[in-house]
Amino acid sequence: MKATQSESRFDPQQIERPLTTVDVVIFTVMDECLHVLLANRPDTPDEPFRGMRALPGGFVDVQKDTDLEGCARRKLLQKTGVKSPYLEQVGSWGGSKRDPRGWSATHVYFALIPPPPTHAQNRDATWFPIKGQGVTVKLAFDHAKLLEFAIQRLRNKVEYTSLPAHLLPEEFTLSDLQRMYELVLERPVEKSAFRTRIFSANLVEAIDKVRVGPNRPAQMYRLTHPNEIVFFPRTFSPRRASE
Amino acid sequence: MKATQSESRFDPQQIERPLTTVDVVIFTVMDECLHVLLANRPDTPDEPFRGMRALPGGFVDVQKDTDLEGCARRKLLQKTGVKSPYLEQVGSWGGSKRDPRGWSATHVYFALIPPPPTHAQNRDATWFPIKGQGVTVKLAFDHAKLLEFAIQRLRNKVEYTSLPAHLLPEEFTLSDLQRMYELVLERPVEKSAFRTRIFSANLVEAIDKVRVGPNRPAQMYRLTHPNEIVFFPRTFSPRRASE
DNA sequence: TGAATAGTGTCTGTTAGACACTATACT
DNA sequence: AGTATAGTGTCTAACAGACACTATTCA
Repeated sequence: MKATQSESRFDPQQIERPLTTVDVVIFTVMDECLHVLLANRPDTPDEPFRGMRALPGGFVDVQKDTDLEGCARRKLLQKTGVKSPYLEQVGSWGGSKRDPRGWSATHVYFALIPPPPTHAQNRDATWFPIKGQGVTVKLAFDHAKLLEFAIQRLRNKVEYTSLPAHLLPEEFTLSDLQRMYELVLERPVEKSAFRTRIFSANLVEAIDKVRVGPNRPAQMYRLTHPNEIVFFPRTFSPRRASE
Repeated sequence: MKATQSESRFDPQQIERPLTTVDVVIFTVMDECLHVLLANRPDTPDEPFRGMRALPGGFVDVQKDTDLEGCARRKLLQKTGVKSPYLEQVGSWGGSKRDPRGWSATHVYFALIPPPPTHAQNRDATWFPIKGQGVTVKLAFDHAKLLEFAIQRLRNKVEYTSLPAHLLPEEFTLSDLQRMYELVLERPVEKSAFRTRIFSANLVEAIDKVRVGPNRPAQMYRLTHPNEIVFFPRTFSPRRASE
Protein backbone atom coordinates (compact mmCIF):
# COMPACT_ATOMS: atom_id res chain seq x y z
CA MET A 1 0.00 0.00 0.00
CA LYS A 2 1.45 3.32 -0.98
CA ALA A 3 -1.00 5.37 1.04
CA THR A 4 0.65 8.71 0.58
CA GLN A 5 -0.80 12.16 0.75
CA SER A 6 0.91 12.79 -2.50
CA GLU A 7 -1.11 15.85 -3.47
CA SER A 8 -0.08 17.77 -0.42
CA ARG A 9 3.55 17.46 -1.47
CA PHE A 10 2.79 19.96 -4.19
CA ASP A 11 2.59 23.63 -3.53
CA PRO A 12 -1.12 24.26 -3.01
CA GLN A 13 -0.71 27.61 -4.68
CA GLN A 14 0.21 25.69 -7.83
CA ILE A 15 -2.45 23.04 -8.03
CA GLU A 16 -5.50 23.59 -10.15
CA ARG A 17 -8.42 24.68 -8.01
CA PRO A 18 -12.07 23.90 -8.67
CA LEU A 19 -14.64 26.68 -8.81
CA THR A 20 -16.44 27.05 -5.49
CA THR A 21 -20.07 28.12 -5.31
CA VAL A 22 -22.95 28.23 -2.86
CA ASP A 23 -26.57 27.68 -3.87
CA VAL A 24 -29.56 28.34 -1.66
CA VAL A 25 -32.93 26.64 -1.88
CA ILE A 26 -35.34 29.13 -0.36
CA PHE A 27 -38.74 27.76 0.58
CA THR A 28 -41.88 29.54 1.60
CA VAL A 29 -45.61 28.90 1.55
CA MET A 30 -47.93 31.01 -0.62
CA ASP A 31 -51.48 30.29 -1.72
CA GLU A 32 -51.61 27.02 0.18
CA CYS A 33 -48.61 25.66 -1.68
CA LEU A 34 -44.92 25.23 -1.05
CA HIS A 35 -42.81 27.53 -3.24
CA VAL A 36 -39.15 27.91 -4.06
CA LEU A 37 -37.37 31.08 -5.10
CA LEU A 38 -35.58 30.90 -8.46
CA ALA A 39 -33.29 33.46 -10.01
CA ASN A 40 -32.73 34.24 -13.67
CA ARG A 41 -29.35 33.47 -15.11
CA PRO A 42 -27.74 36.60 -16.56
CA ASP A 43 -28.55 37.19 -20.20
CA THR A 44 -25.02 37.92 -21.34
CA PRO A 45 -23.38 35.90 -24.12
CA ASP A 46 -20.47 34.56 -22.09
CA GLU A 47 -22.63 33.09 -19.35
CA PRO A 48 -23.66 29.43 -19.35
CA PHE A 49 -27.39 28.67 -19.30
CA ARG A 50 -28.14 32.28 -20.17
CA GLY A 51 -31.60 33.45 -19.29
CA MET A 52 -32.57 30.18 -17.63
CA ARG A 53 -33.92 29.71 -14.12
CA ALA A 54 -31.48 28.65 -11.43
CA LEU A 55 -31.19 28.42 -7.69
CA PRO A 56 -29.99 31.71 -6.26
CA GLY A 57 -26.30 31.44 -5.59
CA GLY A 58 -22.91 32.02 -7.02
CA PHE A 59 -19.22 32.02 -6.39
CA VAL A 60 -17.78 32.22 -2.93
CA ASP A 61 -16.17 35.62 -2.49
CA VAL A 62 -13.00 35.03 -0.51
CA GLN A 63 -12.92 38.69 0.45
CA LYS A 64 -16.49 39.10 1.66
CA ASP A 65 -17.28 35.62 2.95
CA THR A 66 -15.59 34.34 6.09
CA ASP A 67 -17.22 30.94 5.74
CA LEU A 68 -19.69 28.98 3.64
CA GLU A 69 -22.70 29.61 5.80
CA GLY A 70 -21.91 33.32 5.80
CA CYS A 71 -21.86 33.18 2.04
CA ALA A 72 -25.26 31.49 2.00
CA ARG A 73 -26.67 34.11 4.38
CA ARG A 74 -25.31 36.89 2.23
CA LYS A 75 -27.04 35.52 -0.86
CA LEU A 76 -30.23 34.98 1.08
CA LEU A 77 -30.23 38.55 2.35
CA GLN A 78 -29.57 39.84 -1.15
CA LYS A 79 -32.52 37.98 -2.60
CA THR A 80 -35.09 38.17 0.15
CA GLY A 81 -34.05 40.77 2.69
CA VAL A 82 -34.57 38.15 5.39
CA LYS A 83 -31.83 38.23 7.97
CA SER A 84 -32.14 35.16 10.15
CA PRO A 85 -34.30 32.46 8.65
CA TYR A 86 -33.93 28.80 9.33
CA LEU A 87 -30.87 27.73 7.36
CA GLU A 88 -29.40 24.26 7.03
CA GLN A 89 -26.82 22.67 4.79
CA VAL A 90 -28.11 19.99 2.44
CA GLY A 91 -24.73 18.85 1.18
CA SER A 92 -22.19 19.50 -1.49
CA TRP A 93 -21.93 18.35 -5.05
CA GLY A 94 -18.79 18.63 -7.11
CA GLY A 95 -17.45 17.29 -10.36
CA SER A 96 -15.90 18.05 -13.68
CA LYS A 97 -19.10 18.08 -15.70
CA ARG A 98 -21.62 20.10 -13.78
CA ASP A 99 -20.40 23.52 -14.94
CA PRO A 100 -19.08 24.14 -18.48
CA ARG A 101 -16.58 26.60 -17.05
CA GLY A 102 -14.67 23.81 -15.32
CA TRP A 103 -14.44 21.51 -12.31
CA SER A 104 -16.76 22.98 -9.72
CA ALA A 105 -18.11 22.22 -6.29
CA THR A 106 -21.28 23.74 -4.93
CA HIS A 107 -22.45 23.87 -1.34
CA VAL A 108 -26.21 23.69 -1.09
CA TYR A 109 -28.24 25.18 1.75
CA PHE A 110 -31.95 25.32 2.26
CA ALA A 111 -33.83 28.08 4.02
CA LEU A 112 -37.37 28.45 5.32
CA ILE A 113 -38.86 31.91 5.39
CA PRO A 114 -42.22 33.14 6.62
CA PRO A 115 -44.80 34.89 4.46
CA PRO A 116 -45.39 37.42 3.01
CA PRO A 117 -42.42 36.90 0.73
CA THR A 118 -43.64 39.41 -1.85
CA HIS A 119 -40.59 41.60 -1.29
CA ALA A 120 -38.52 38.96 -3.02
CA GLN A 121 -40.73 39.03 -6.09
CA ASN A 122 -38.83 41.09 -8.66
CA ARG A 123 -37.22 40.82 -12.03
CA ASP A 124 -34.28 38.85 -10.69
CA ALA A 125 -36.08 36.22 -8.68
CA THR A 126 -39.52 34.65 -8.77
CA TRP A 127 -41.42 32.18 -6.65
CA PHE A 128 -42.33 28.87 -8.28
CA PRO A 129 -44.70 26.30 -6.82
CA ILE A 130 -43.28 22.88 -5.95
CA LYS A 131 -45.00 20.13 -7.90
CA GLY A 132 -44.00 16.68 -6.73
CA GLN A 133 -40.22 16.44 -6.72
CA GLY A 134 -39.44 19.81 -8.29
CA VAL A 135 -40.71 22.68 -10.40
CA THR A 136 -42.21 22.68 -13.85
CA VAL A 137 -39.52 24.87 -15.42
CA LYS A 138 -36.15 23.61 -16.55
CA LEU A 139 -33.27 24.60 -14.34
CA ALA A 140 -29.68 25.49 -15.16
CA PHE A 141 -26.72 23.25 -14.26
CA ASP A 142 -27.66 20.28 -12.08
CA HIS A 143 -29.98 22.46 -10.05
CA ALA A 144 -33.01 20.25 -10.64
CA LYS A 145 -31.14 17.48 -8.84
CA LEU A 146 -30.05 19.79 -6.04
CA LEU A 147 -33.61 21.04 -5.60
CA GLU A 148 -34.89 17.49 -5.50
CA PHE A 149 -32.49 16.64 -2.70
CA ALA A 150 -33.51 19.74 -0.77
CA ILE A 151 -37.21 18.92 -1.11
CA GLN A 152 -36.54 15.38 -0.02
CA ARG A 153 -34.60 16.56 3.01
CA LEU A 154 -37.33 18.99 3.95
CA ARG A 155 -40.12 16.43 3.64
CA ASN A 156 -38.20 13.85 5.62
CA LYS A 157 -37.35 16.19 8.45
CA VAL A 158 -40.87 17.51 8.64
CA GLU A 159 -41.96 14.02 9.65
CA TYR A 160 -40.13 14.30 12.93
CA THR A 161 -39.14 17.92 13.57
CA SER A 162 -40.61 21.34 14.17
CA LEU A 163 -39.30 22.71 10.86
CA PRO A 164 -42.66 23.89 9.45
CA ALA A 165 -42.93 26.40 12.29
CA HIS A 166 -40.30 28.44 10.46
CA LEU A 167 -42.63 28.85 7.50
CA LEU A 168 -44.97 30.88 9.73
CA PRO A 169 -44.79 34.36 11.22
CA GLU A 170 -43.78 34.63 14.85
CA GLU A 171 -47.33 34.33 16.11
CA PHE A 172 -49.65 31.66 14.81
CA THR A 173 -52.47 29.32 15.71
CA LEU A 174 -52.20 25.56 16.00
CA SER A 175 -54.37 25.20 12.93
CA ASP A 176 -51.88 27.36 11.02
CA LEU A 177 -49.08 25.11 12.14
CA GLN A 178 -51.00 21.98 11.27
CA ARG A 179 -51.68 23.34 7.79
CA MET A 180 -47.95 23.87 7.25
CA TYR A 181 -47.30 20.24 8.08
CA GLU A 182 -50.04 19.13 5.74
CA LEU A 183 -48.82 21.30 2.90
CA VAL A 184 -45.26 20.05 3.07
CA LEU A 185 -46.19 16.44 3.65
CA GLU A 186 -48.97 16.57 1.10
CA ARG A 187 -51.23 14.53 3.29
CA PRO A 188 -53.72 15.25 6.07
CA VAL A 189 -52.63 15.12 9.68
CA GLU A 190 -54.95 14.09 12.49
CA LYS A 191 -55.80 17.11 14.66
CA SER A 192 -55.90 15.52 18.07
CA ALA A 193 -52.69 13.56 17.68
CA PHE A 194 -51.04 16.63 16.20
CA ARG A 195 -51.87 18.79 19.19
CA THR A 196 -50.75 16.18 21.69
CA ARG A 197 -47.49 15.91 19.85
CA ILE A 198 -46.84 19.63 19.72
CA PHE A 199 -47.70 20.18 23.37
CA SER A 200 -45.79 17.25 24.77
CA ALA A 201 -42.71 18.46 22.89
CA ASN A 202 -43.17 21.83 24.59
CA LEU A 203 -42.73 23.37 21.18
CA VAL A 204 -45.01 26.39 21.63
CA GLU A 205 -46.28 28.68 24.35
CA ALA A 206 -49.63 30.42 24.37
CA ILE A 207 -49.61 34.19 24.13
CA ASP A 208 -52.28 36.57 25.32
CA LYS A 209 -53.93 36.89 21.93
CA VAL A 210 -56.56 35.13 19.88
CA ARG A 211 -57.28 35.16 16.19
CA VAL A 212 -60.87 36.18 15.49
CA GLY A 213 -62.86 35.21 12.45
CA PRO A 214 -66.32 34.06 11.43
CA ASN A 215 -66.06 31.24 13.92
CA ARG A 216 -64.65 30.33 17.28
CA PRO A 217 -61.50 32.38 17.94
CA ALA A 218 -58.21 30.49 18.01
CA GLN A 219 -55.57 30.73 20.68
CA MET A 220 -52.33 32.13 19.34
CA TYR A 221 -48.90 30.77 20.11
CA ARG A 222 -45.25 31.47 19.56
CA LEU A 223 -42.23 29.17 19.61
CA THR A 224 -40.87 28.46 23.07
CA HIS A 225 -37.32 28.42 21.70
CA PRO A 226 -37.38 30.22 18.34
CA ASN A 227 -33.79 29.40 17.51
CA GLU A 228 -33.88 25.69 18.20
CA ILE A 229 -35.44 23.00 16.15
CA VAL A 230 -37.32 20.36 18.08
CA PHE A 231 -37.12 16.65 17.31
CA PHE A 232 -40.13 14.48 18.00
CA PRO A 233 -39.47 10.97 19.29
CA ARG A 234 -41.40 9.42 16.41
CA THR A 235 -42.40 10.19 12.87
CA PHE A 236 -45.96 11.25 12.17
CA SER A 237 -47.21 8.07 10.60
CA PRO A 238 -45.02 5.23 11.69
CA ARG A 239 -44.06 4.49 8.16
CA ARG A 240 -40.68 3.85 6.68
CA ALA A 241 -38.52 6.96 6.71
CA SER A 242 -35.74 7.60 4.21
CA GLU A 243 -32.42 9.44 4.41
CA MET B 1 -33.07 45.38 -3.11
CA LYS B 2 -30.13 44.97 -5.42
CA ALA B 3 -30.34 41.19 -5.63
CA THR B 4 -27.83 40.67 -8.38
CA GLN B 5 -25.59 37.75 -9.12
CA SER B 6 -22.77 40.23 -9.20
CA GLU B 7 -19.96 37.70 -8.86
CA SER B 8 -20.94 35.84 -11.96
CA ARG B 9 -20.44 38.97 -14.00
CA PHE B 10 -16.72 38.46 -13.52
CA ASP B 11 -14.77 35.99 -15.50
CA PRO B 12 -14.69 32.89 -13.32
CA GLN B 13 -11.20 32.21 -14.55
CA GLN B 14 -10.16 35.45 -12.87
CA ILE B 15 -11.78 35.21 -9.47
CA GLU B 16 -9.80 33.92 -6.57
CA ARG B 17 -10.64 30.28 -5.91
CA PRO B 18 -10.67 28.57 -2.52
CA LEU B 19 -8.68 25.40 -1.95
CA THR B 20 -10.86 22.32 -2.28
CA THR B 21 -10.26 19.20 -0.23
CA VAL B 22 -11.98 15.98 0.75
CA ASP B 23 -11.58 14.35 4.17
CA VAL B 24 -12.75 10.87 5.05
CA VAL B 25 -13.71 9.64 8.50
CA ILE B 26 -13.15 5.90 8.35
CA PHE B 27 -14.74 3.90 11.14
CA THR B 28 -14.27 0.30 12.11
CA VAL B 29 -14.67 -1.82 15.21
CA MET B 30 -11.63 -3.42 16.85
CA ASP B 31 -11.27 -4.87 20.33
CA GLU B 32 -14.89 -4.14 21.21
CA CYS B 33 -14.45 -0.45 20.51
CA LEU B 34 -15.21 1.96 17.70
CA HIS B 35 -12.04 3.19 16.00
CA VAL B 36 -11.22 5.86 13.45
CA LEU B 37 -8.32 5.86 11.02
CA LEU B 38 -5.97 8.84 11.29
CA ALA B 39 -3.11 9.77 9.01
CA ASN B 40 0.11 11.55 9.86
CA ARG B 41 0.65 14.97 8.40
CA PRO B 42 3.84 15.10 6.30
CA ASP B 43 6.91 16.06 8.25
CA THR B 44 8.24 18.60 5.77
CA PRO B 45 8.91 22.21 6.85
CA ASP B 46 6.50 23.87 4.45
CA GLU B 47 3.50 21.83 5.53
CA PRO B 48 1.02 23.11 8.10
CA PHE B 49 0.47 21.01 11.23
CA ARG B 50 3.56 18.99 10.37
CA GLY B 51 3.75 15.57 11.95
CA MET B 52 0.31 15.85 13.56
CA ARG B 53 -2.60 13.45 13.20
CA ALA B 54 -5.31 14.30 10.73
CA LEU B 55 -8.24 12.76 8.94
CA PRO B 56 -7.08 11.05 5.75
CA GLY B 57 -7.77 13.33 2.85
CA GLY B 58 -6.34 16.04 0.71
CA PHE B 59 -6.85 18.19 -2.30
CA VAL B 60 -9.26 17.31 -5.03
CA ASP B 61 -7.32 16.34 -8.12
CA VAL B 62 -9.19 17.80 -11.05
CA GLN B 63 -7.43 15.39 -13.39
CA LYS B 64 -8.04 12.15 -11.50
CA ASP B 65 -11.32 12.86 -9.75
CA THR B 66 -14.50 13.14 -11.78
CA ASP B 67 -16.54 14.05 -8.71
CA LEU B 68 -16.31 14.51 -4.95
CA GLU B 69 -17.44 11.05 -4.02
CA GLY B 70 -14.95 9.57 -6.45
CA CYS B 71 -12.26 11.56 -4.73
CA ALA B 72 -13.36 10.20 -1.35
CA ARG B 73 -13.35 6.65 -2.69
CA ARG B 74 -9.89 7.14 -4.12
CA LYS B 75 -8.52 8.26 -0.76
CA LEU B 76 -10.30 5.43 0.99
CA LEU B 77 -8.84 2.86 -1.36
CA GLN B 78 -5.36 4.36 -0.91
CA LYS B 79 -5.54 4.11 2.86
CA THR B 80 -7.43 0.89 3.42
CA GLY B 81 -7.59 -1.08 0.21
CA VAL B 82 -11.33 -1.36 0.69
CA LYS B 83 -13.20 -0.86 -2.54
CA SER B 84 -16.88 -0.50 -1.75
CA PRO B 85 -17.57 0.26 1.86
CA TYR B 86 -20.54 2.18 3.12
CA LEU B 87 -19.82 5.81 2.27
CA GLU B 88 -21.91 8.86 3.08
CA GLN B 89 -21.35 12.57 2.96
CA VAL B 90 -21.40 14.33 6.31
CA GLY B 91 -21.26 17.86 4.93
CA SER B 92 -18.86 20.56 3.95
CA TRP B 93 -17.00 23.15 5.93
CA GLY B 94 -15.29 26.14 4.40
CA GLY B 95 -13.82 29.38 5.54
CA SER B 96 -10.86 31.69 5.50
CA LYS B 97 -9.32 30.55 8.77
CA ARG B 98 -9.39 26.78 8.76
CA ASP B 99 -6.24 26.32 6.67
CA PRO B 100 -3.22 28.62 6.98
CA ARG B 101 -2.63 28.28 3.25
CA GLY B 102 -5.79 30.21 2.47
CA TRP B 103 -9.56 30.10 2.07
CA SER B 104 -10.46 26.44 1.90
CA ALA B 105 -13.51 24.23 1.72
CA THR B 106 -13.47 20.57 2.70
CA HIS B 107 -16.03 17.93 1.88
CA VAL B 108 -16.32 15.36 4.64
CA TYR B 109 -17.39 11.77 4.13
CA PHE B 110 -17.66 8.94 6.57
CA ALA B 111 -17.11 5.30 5.79
CA LEU B 112 -17.80 2.09 7.64
CA ILE B 113 -15.50 -0.84 6.99
CA PRO B 114 -15.59 -4.38 8.31
CA PRO B 115 -12.79 -5.98 10.32
CA PRO B 116 -10.03 -7.02 10.13
CA PRO B 117 -8.69 -3.60 9.23
CA THR B 118 -5.10 -4.51 10.03
CA HIS B 119 -4.03 -3.94 6.43
CA ALA B 120 -4.54 -0.23 6.98
CA GLN B 121 -2.22 -0.23 9.96
CA ASN B 122 1.03 1.23 8.69
CA ARG B 123 3.33 4.18 9.13
CA ASP B 124 1.01 6.53 7.35
CA ALA B 125 -2.23 5.74 9.10
CA THR B 126 -3.18 4.31 12.47
CA TRP B 127 -6.42 3.32 14.17
CA PHE B 128 -7.43 5.33 17.22
CA PRO B 129 -10.24 4.40 19.62
CA ILE B 130 -13.17 6.79 19.88
CA LYS B 131 -13.59 8.10 23.40
CA GLY B 132 -16.76 10.08 23.87
CA GLN B 133 -16.96 12.73 21.18
CA GLY B 134 -13.54 12.21 19.63
CA VAL B 135 -10.05 10.84 20.07
CA THR B 136 -7.47 11.56 22.75
CA VAL B 137 -4.86 12.95 20.35
CA LYS B 138 -4.90 16.47 19.01
CA LEU B 139 -5.89 16.77 15.38
CA ALA B 140 -4.70 19.11 12.64
CA PHE B 141 -6.89 21.87 11.15
CA ASP B 142 -10.49 21.76 12.38
CA HIS B 143 -10.50 17.99 12.09
CA ALA B 144 -11.54 17.46 15.71
CA LYS B 145 -14.75 19.31 14.91
CA LEU B 146 -15.26 17.39 11.67
CA LEU B 147 -14.72 14.11 13.49
CA GLU B 148 -17.19 15.12 16.17
CA PHE B 149 -19.85 15.79 13.54
CA ALA B 150 -19.17 12.46 11.88
CA ILE B 151 -19.46 10.59 15.18
CA GLN B 152 -22.67 12.42 15.98
CA ARG B 153 -24.10 11.57 12.58
CA LEU B 154 -23.15 7.93 12.97
CA ARG B 155 -24.64 7.62 16.46
CA ASN B 156 -27.85 9.33 15.42
CA LYS B 157 -28.37 7.20 12.36
CA VAL B 158 -27.60 4.02 14.23
CA GLU B 159 -30.70 4.70 16.31
CA TYR B 160 -32.96 4.14 13.35
CA THR B 161 -30.98 2.51 10.52
CA SER B 162 -29.12 -0.65 9.63
CA LEU B 163 -25.76 1.14 9.45
CA PRO B 164 -23.89 -1.06 11.98
CA ALA B 165 -24.30 -4.03 9.67
CA HIS B 166 -21.60 -2.46 7.52
CA LEU B 167 -19.11 -2.78 10.37
CA LEU B 168 -19.39 -6.56 10.09
CA PRO B 169 -18.17 -9.09 7.55
CA GLU B 170 -20.69 -10.38 5.04
CA GLU B 171 -21.78 -13.23 7.27
CA PHE B 172 -22.60 -12.67 10.91
CA THR B 173 -24.83 -13.75 13.77
CA LEU B 174 -27.56 -11.65 15.30
CA SER B 175 -25.51 -11.36 18.47
CA ASP B 176 -22.67 -9.91 16.40
CA LEU B 177 -25.03 -7.36 14.95
CA GLN B 178 -26.48 -6.51 18.33
CA ARG B 179 -22.99 -5.95 19.70
CA MET B 180 -22.26 -3.47 16.91
CA TYR B 181 -25.31 -1.47 17.87
CA GLU B 182 -24.30 -1.53 21.51
CA LEU B 183 -20.74 -0.46 20.79
CA VAL B 184 -21.72 2.50 18.70
CA LEU B 185 -24.59 3.59 20.92
CA GLU B 186 -22.59 2.92 24.08
CA ARG B 187 -25.60 1.41 25.78
CA PRO B 188 -27.13 -2.05 26.04
CA VAL B 189 -29.90 -3.06 23.67
CA GLU B 190 -32.66 -5.45 24.65
CA LYS B 191 -32.22 -8.75 22.83
CA SER B 192 -35.81 -9.68 22.18
CA ALA B 193 -36.88 -6.25 20.92
CA PHE B 194 -33.73 -6.09 18.84
CA ARG B 195 -34.47 -9.32 17.05
CA THR B 196 -38.08 -8.43 16.40
CA ARG B 197 -36.93 -5.15 14.92
CA ILE B 198 -34.34 -6.69 12.64
CA PHE B 199 -36.66 -9.40 11.37
CA SER B 200 -39.69 -7.20 10.79
CA ALA B 201 -37.50 -4.87 8.73
CA ASN B 202 -36.49 -7.89 6.63
CA LEU B 203 -32.92 -6.72 7.06
CA VAL B 204 -31.23 -10.12 7.04
CA GLU B 205 -31.68 -13.57 5.62
CA ALA B 206 -30.52 -16.77 7.25
CA ILE B 207 -27.81 -18.71 5.46
CA ASP B 208 -27.06 -22.41 5.70
CA LYS B 209 -24.34 -21.98 8.28
CA VAL B 210 -23.98 -21.74 12.04
CA ARG B 211 -21.22 -20.40 14.20
CA VAL B 212 -19.98 -22.98 16.68
CA GLY B 213 -18.35 -22.22 19.98
CA PRO B 214 -18.31 -23.36 23.59
CA ASN B 215 -22.09 -22.97 23.70
CA ARG B 216 -25.20 -23.22 21.61
CA PRO B 217 -24.34 -22.58 17.95
CA ALA B 218 -25.69 -19.39 16.42
CA GLN B 219 -27.53 -19.08 13.15
CA MET B 220 -25.62 -17.01 10.64
CA TYR B 221 -27.14 -14.35 8.43
CA ARG B 222 -26.29 -12.02 5.61
CA LEU B 223 -27.90 -8.77 4.49
CA THR B 224 -30.94 -9.20 2.28
CA HIS B 225 -29.96 -6.11 0.27
CA PRO B 226 -26.26 -5.44 0.94
CA ASN B 227 -26.21 -2.16 -0.95
CA GLU B 228 -29.22 -0.55 0.66
CA ILE B 229 -29.48 0.92 4.06
CA VAL B 230 -32.68 0.14 5.93
CA PHE B 231 -34.61 2.68 7.97
CA PHE B 232 -36.56 1.50 10.99
CA PRO B 233 -39.90 3.21 11.66
CA ARG B 234 -38.81 4.21 15.17
CA THR B 235 -35.67 4.90 17.10
CA PHE B 236 -34.39 2.28 19.51
CA SER B 237 -35.38 3.96 22.74
CA PRO B 238 -38.16 6.42 22.08
CA ARG B 239 -36.06 9.24 23.36
CA ARG B 240 -35.40 12.60 21.87
CA ALA B 241 -33.22 12.39 18.78
CA SER B 242 -30.85 15.13 17.70
CA GLU B 243 -29.61 16.40 14.34
C1' DT C 1 -24.10 -31.50 34.94
C1' DG C 2 -22.84 -26.87 34.59
C1' DA C 3 -21.47 -22.87 31.98
C1' DA C 4 -22.37 -20.05 28.35
C1' DT C 5 -24.67 -18.12 24.79
C1' DA C 6 -28.82 -18.56 21.39
C1' DG C 7 -33.31 -17.85 20.88
C1' DT C 8 -38.61 -17.43 22.37
C1' DG C 9 -42.90 -16.22 25.02
C1' DT C 10 -45.54 -13.22 27.84
C1' DC C 11 -46.90 -9.15 30.08
C1' DT C 12 -47.39 -4.23 30.49
C1' DG C 13 -47.23 0.71 29.76
C1' DT C 14 -47.22 4.12 26.30
C1' DT C 15 -48.95 6.29 22.49
C1' DA C 16 -50.45 7.24 17.67
C1' DG C 17 -54.50 7.23 15.10
C1' DA C 18 -59.41 7.34 14.56
C1' DC C 19 -63.38 9.57 15.50
C1' DA C 20 -66.93 11.51 17.92
C1' DC C 21 -67.95 14.96 20.85
C1' DT C 22 -68.17 19.75 22.96
C1' DA C 23 -67.08 24.93 22.70
C1' DT C 24 -67.42 29.51 20.93
C1' DA C 25 -67.39 32.90 17.88
C1' DC C 26 -69.92 35.39 13.71
C1' DT C 27 -73.98 36.06 10.60
C1' DA D 1 -80.53 28.93 14.68
C1' DG D 2 -76.98 27.64 11.63
C1' DT D 3 -72.28 27.37 10.22
C1' DA D 4 -67.62 27.11 10.65
C1' DT D 5 -63.66 26.30 12.98
C1' DA D 6 -61.33 25.49 17.73
C1' DG D 7 -60.41 22.36 20.95
C1' DT D 8 -61.20 17.85 24.00
C1' DG D 9 -62.34 12.96 25.42
C1' DT D 10 -62.37 8.13 24.59
C1' DC D 11 -61.33 3.87 22.56
C1' DT D 12 -58.22 0.66 20.37
C1' DA D 13 -54.45 -1.54 18.05
C1' DA D 14 -49.61 -1.66 17.78
C1' DC D 15 -45.39 -2.11 19.74
C1' DA D 16 -41.09 -1.21 22.60
C1' DG D 17 -39.11 -2.60 26.75
C1' DA D 18 -38.64 -5.72 30.50
C1' DC D 19 -37.81 -10.11 31.93
C1' DA D 20 -38.24 -14.77 32.48
C1' DC D 21 -38.11 -18.83 30.21
C1' DT D 22 -36.45 -22.65 27.06
C1' DA D 23 -32.79 -24.60 23.78
C1' DT D 24 -28.39 -26.37 22.47
C1' DT D 25 -23.80 -26.86 22.35
C1' DC D 26 -19.05 -27.85 24.68
C1' DA D 27 -16.13 -28.97 28.59
